[in-house]
Amino acid sequence: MMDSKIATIQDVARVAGVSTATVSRTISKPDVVAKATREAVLSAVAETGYRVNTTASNLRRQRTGTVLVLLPNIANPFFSQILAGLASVLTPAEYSMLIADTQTGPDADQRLTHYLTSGQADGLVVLDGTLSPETLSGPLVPPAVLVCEWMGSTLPSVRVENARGAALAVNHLADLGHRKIGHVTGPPGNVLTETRRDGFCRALADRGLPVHDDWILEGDFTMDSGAAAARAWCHLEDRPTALFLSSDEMAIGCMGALQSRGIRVPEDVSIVGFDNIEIAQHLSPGLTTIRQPRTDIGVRAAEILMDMIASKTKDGQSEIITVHLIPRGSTGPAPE
Amino acid sequence: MMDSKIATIQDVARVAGVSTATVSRTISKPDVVAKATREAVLSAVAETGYRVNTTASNLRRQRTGTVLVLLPNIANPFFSQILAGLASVLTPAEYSMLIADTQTGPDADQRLTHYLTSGQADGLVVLDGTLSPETLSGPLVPPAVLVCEWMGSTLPSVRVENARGAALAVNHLADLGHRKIGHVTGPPGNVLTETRRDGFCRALADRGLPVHDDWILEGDFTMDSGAAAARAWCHLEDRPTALFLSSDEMAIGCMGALQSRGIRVPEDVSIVGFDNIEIAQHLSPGLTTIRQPRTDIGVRAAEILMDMIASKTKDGQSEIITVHLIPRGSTGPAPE
DNA sequence: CTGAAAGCGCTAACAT
DNA sequence: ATGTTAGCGCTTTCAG
Repeated sequence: MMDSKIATIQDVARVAGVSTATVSRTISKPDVVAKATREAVLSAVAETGYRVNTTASNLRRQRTGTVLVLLPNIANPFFSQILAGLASVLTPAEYSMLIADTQTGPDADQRLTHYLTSGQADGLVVLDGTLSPETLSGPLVPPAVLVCEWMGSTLPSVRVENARGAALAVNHLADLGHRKIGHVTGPPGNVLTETRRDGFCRALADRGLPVHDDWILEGDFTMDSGAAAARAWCHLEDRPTALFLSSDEMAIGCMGALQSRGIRVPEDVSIVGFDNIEIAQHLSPGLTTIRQPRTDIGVRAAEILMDMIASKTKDGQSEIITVHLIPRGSTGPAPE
Repeated sequence: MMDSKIATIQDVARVAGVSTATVSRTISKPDVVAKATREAVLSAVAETGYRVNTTASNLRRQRTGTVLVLLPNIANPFFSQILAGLASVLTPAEYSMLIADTQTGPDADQRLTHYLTSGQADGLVVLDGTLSPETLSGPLVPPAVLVCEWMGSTLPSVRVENARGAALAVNHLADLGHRKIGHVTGPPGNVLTETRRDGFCRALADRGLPVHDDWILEGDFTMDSGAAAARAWCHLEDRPTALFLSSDEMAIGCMGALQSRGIRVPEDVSIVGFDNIEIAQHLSPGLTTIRQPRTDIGVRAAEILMDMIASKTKDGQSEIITVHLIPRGSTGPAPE
């Protein structure tokens, strides 16, 4: 009570008049100790204010109690909801999240390998689609779940129907009468970029619509690149009447830039994004987009990882998360 | 090489032909070992692929290597940049961030006390202005830095010029000729809410402008509450010609809702936000706002905390971060 | 059902 | 400058 030092298991054992082993058992498997002893121990715990020292427990149990989350950029709000989903599963399971930014700062690759091989984590959640899959092989790397598409990787993953999402966007626009549909991609080399673009092109073909290379503009998921795409669109001779952008952030940047130039959305051009970030519904007009349930994504990834850790395997299930079209005011009938 | 088990300090000692103590020294204070031994040890480290086991090191050194970050809601993108700033200092200092959501889930208060008293962290960064200061007193609570205003607390803090920011907004609007200026606040009880509202009222008084209770609307920092404020504004008999909202998110929600109703910004009403979140410049019109350098905030908080931990004190410096007005298209001359 | 004892891997006195 | 030694606080056989 008076002491400012935290109580140890020894203190509890002394107060309860039992051995430290019994205290430990009472806490981790209460049912194997006799009722009377258990009560004595629990009241000693309460009296001393004892809390297990996680560090010591982890050392003894040869685990770290940590899950490493690899993401490209902490400051990107896109990930925060996935993190919330992860946390909602990890925290109750007594794991803490160690968040590592894979892009910020120099020698990212080296830091990464350091993390992976340093035995700092019992498991891995990878949110960065640009990482090379080889990085994640090797005997010292803990069980990992990918939260992104990844060509040729057999690791368990939680993925989103990216191609189908793109097709939903195209079909929605085609249903509105658009025949000239453009696309703004993510950064080259990113798997999301590829799968969404492929889905886009295939859907166009399925609808018998032209795939026009000039109408496929390169972006990088940021608002700035969306604004740049808007400028590029203005300079096109033959302009598409609708644009599908590979992220809401780009769509917002694009829509803002268009509106600033007096181009009306959706009267002059229809806009579809991807993600359904919160702000999409608060813009004017509201942004038509493809909804990804980001919290669910985090939850499922964490659940799969917990299963893998519990069963001491590097293999786990994979899961595809369904996407939906959310129609709003930024899309309308094709002009003319 | 062949073994899938990670090497320990013993393995390195054996390979290098020295004691474990020497290996430990070579790694933590290289200058106290002889050059020859150091080289032998380092090559043994390379050969074995040794990495220090942080858990064991922490246990022995009676520290946790962890800084606990308390925030109201992980999913709120507002905090992600502060986190990035924190991480940029903490990671090189060999501390990892444990992020705890203080609002999500039940018994938040209890979980919090649990965290604080469980000795899980060497330091604390508090981003949640609604926490009760008493929670952070007590002998078992580690050194803490507050990143928010907090009445009557003497803990070290990194704060923003909230009152001055509000005054900047008011003066900007008054300079544009507005005499009827309204305000949308944050949630009641929040310190940001209070200080910004007070700054707002004082600035109005300083300019000889009326403080009209009907023109002070309650929000909660979310876009939804901004949209609600827009609806409330529409129902006012005597409408202010300008609104200062206590967060960009509210300003965005408000502006979107106004525009959807055909009300023009800034011709019919001028809008000023607070934060300068990234999207502010991509809206149409761009959002006039008060810039808070969020990454810097995180950096300074982490630096102060590292100092406190290093010098084993619970007292540290405090710092006020300067804010700036960023004028954009959402503000214009008063109508008439 | 409970206790004794042996470490997990590391660091920091203390010796030499 | 280096080695010896004693734990940090906990969990887990292994006996009883």
